[in-house]
Amino acid sequence: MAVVPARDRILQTAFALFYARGIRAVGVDLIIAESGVAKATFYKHFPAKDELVLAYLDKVDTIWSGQLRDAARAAGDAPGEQLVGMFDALASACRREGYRGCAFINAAAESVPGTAVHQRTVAHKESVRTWVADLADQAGAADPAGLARTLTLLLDGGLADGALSADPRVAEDARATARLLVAAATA
Amino acid sequence: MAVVPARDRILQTAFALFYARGIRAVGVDLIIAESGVAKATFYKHFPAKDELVLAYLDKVDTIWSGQLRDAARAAGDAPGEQLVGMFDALASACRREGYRGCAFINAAAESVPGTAVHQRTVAHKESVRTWVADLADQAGAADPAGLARTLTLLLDGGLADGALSADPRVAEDARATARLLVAAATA
DNA sequence: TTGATGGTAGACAGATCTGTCTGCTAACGT
DNA sequence: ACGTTAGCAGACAGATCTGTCTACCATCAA
Repeated sequence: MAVVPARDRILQTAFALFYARGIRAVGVDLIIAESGVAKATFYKHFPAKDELVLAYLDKVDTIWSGQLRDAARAAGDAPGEQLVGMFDALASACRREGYRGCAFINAAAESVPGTAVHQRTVAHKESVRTWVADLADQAGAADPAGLARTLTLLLDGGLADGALSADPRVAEDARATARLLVAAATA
Repeated sequence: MAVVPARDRILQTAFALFYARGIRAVGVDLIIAESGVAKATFYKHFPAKDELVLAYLDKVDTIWSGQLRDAARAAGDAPGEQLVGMFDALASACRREGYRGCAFINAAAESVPGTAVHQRTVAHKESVRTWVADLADQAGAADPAGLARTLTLLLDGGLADGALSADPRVAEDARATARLLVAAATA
């Protein structure tokens, strides 16, 4: 057995390639070659490409949700501050070399509504929004769900625009607007 | 010659299929079959698929920019009102049957940075932002470029989230936030 | 020792995709 | 009358993509 199990190597390779080039643009043959795995091994772990895509999205969800929570926590204990602080994760993401937008929005762009991949995207966005709504509630917002909708709207806009513009002020704008909204909603 | 020229039929068919299913997911054979055109005719007008994709993006740009301007104008003569009014185009778009997000963001998700398709997306977003900045300037904003960045951020967030959530309040939230921002920036 | 487990290597089938090429037809302008 | 232009129909080549299958190898536990 290799130092790192075949399944992990496949998923790691797929993670990098899917994000960098898009899901449909990357064939399983390439993933197999890059991860140095046999074809039979690949299909043993992922009976169909779609299952690998789903595993990829799960991995992204774990990572991104973690970064969001870390950034929020780093802003202090006050829920209102955390709502603003999570936008630091956006700024970090956009600064990253090879940043190419939100993996979920990208995946949704490549899939038809109703498919498992598309549904996974919707579920991810909803889970983030639920977490934000919880924070908004703790912050004493008059309409936590509404504030959460608006803040995630801002977050997704930053995620999308960050890929289309090299301007780092985009993330700053999103953060500043978030601060304004949080202040207005918890006044 | 048919009632509607072959080139128009091809472009019209591509427009519907590319938007509904994604660019890579639609093969030229399908477009040829659906538009009832001969293969040679297709390649005469569009020597490569990428050129059709570019023509598709140009068509989307014309339509969407027009809707944005129409919505802005419908809000009255005051530039500040127009900045808020353009978000009505977002609400209309999200309500439309078969809405699947921003064609440009989707196209960018399927293309690698640096390619012609990706550059066209960046150019579109920039042209919209420039138009918004002009309006912001007329509205007497202290920082027109900054306000334009934030408003387009909001617009793109609404475009992206509208495809991932059936909630019509998303567009309303974007509009309300825009009103808040415009008021704050032109105070 | 033997059998289960997890892996490698790579041929193969069948579908699909882009792009080329040949031939035929009909309308239009000069 | 005739050449040009626009179009239709469809075979074909060559690449690529997903997924299956056979054969072989190494490790480890019972």
